[in-house]
Amino acid sequence: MKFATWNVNSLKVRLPQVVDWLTAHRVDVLCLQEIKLSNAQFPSAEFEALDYRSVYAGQKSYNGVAILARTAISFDETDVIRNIPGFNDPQQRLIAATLAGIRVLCAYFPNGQAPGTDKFAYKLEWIDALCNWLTKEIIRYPKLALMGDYNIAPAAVDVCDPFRWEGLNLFSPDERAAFARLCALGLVDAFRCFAQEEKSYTWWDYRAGALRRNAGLRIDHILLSSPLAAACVRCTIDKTPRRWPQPSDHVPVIAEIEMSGIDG
DNA sequence: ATGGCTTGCACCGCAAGA
Repeated sequence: MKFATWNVNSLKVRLPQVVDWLTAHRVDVLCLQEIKLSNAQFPSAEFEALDYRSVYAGQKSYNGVAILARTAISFDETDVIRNIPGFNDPQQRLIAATLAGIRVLCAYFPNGQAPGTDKFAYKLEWIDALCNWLTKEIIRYPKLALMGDYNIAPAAVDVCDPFRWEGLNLFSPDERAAFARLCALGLVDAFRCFAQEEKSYTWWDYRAGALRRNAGLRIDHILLSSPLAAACVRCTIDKTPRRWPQPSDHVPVIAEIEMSGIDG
């Protein structure tokens, strides 16, 4: 089964691209972030026409997350969770659902703006709350995937110019430590389970020809619990949608899991 | 070079993203 994540930076603008991409790739599960629309505006019918069901936590203008899954996949609508339980937050940044027996968490981590700002403090608090909740969630659901836009580059190898970026938002010690705390729960960065091209990134700034210069960062991730990591056979970044007209600044990350290889 | 682009909203420029 193929699990993918993509920050689309407005599902209204990017819907044709998401439809084209799904039609071409037919992934089993697709997590979307920054859908930037209310629940009433969610284009469920367009995805149903492609045989995908949707669960979503929408918000007018900002944030918003969704999970699309092929209708053939088993799904229990009673255990869908929106937002981090116990963390009071009007911003819609997390949705969780169980698909084919796998707990899929679709997350849009706060941007953080800059270390020292209120937004940065909120980013760290949000991750802290996520960590605390995940401690229990991973026991309840040992087969768990945390996928989304983390707004964190975990290591120097994930940054186009680590000397310039060191200490800045997205690549600061506090954020790297927060990422490490998530990994310490027993989650594995699927992308780094395999040999990858150097300078592999998932986001390029719209400005200053960042894509042309490959001046990007790897900030979108798929973290897998041990049983899933052991059954993961591939993890790739699909850079092609970044070259399409009117692209999102992020591109999809895809992990392929051999379901017959999962134990536990 | 602290800009540069893109989005949404609400106006006729602004905030926010990363």
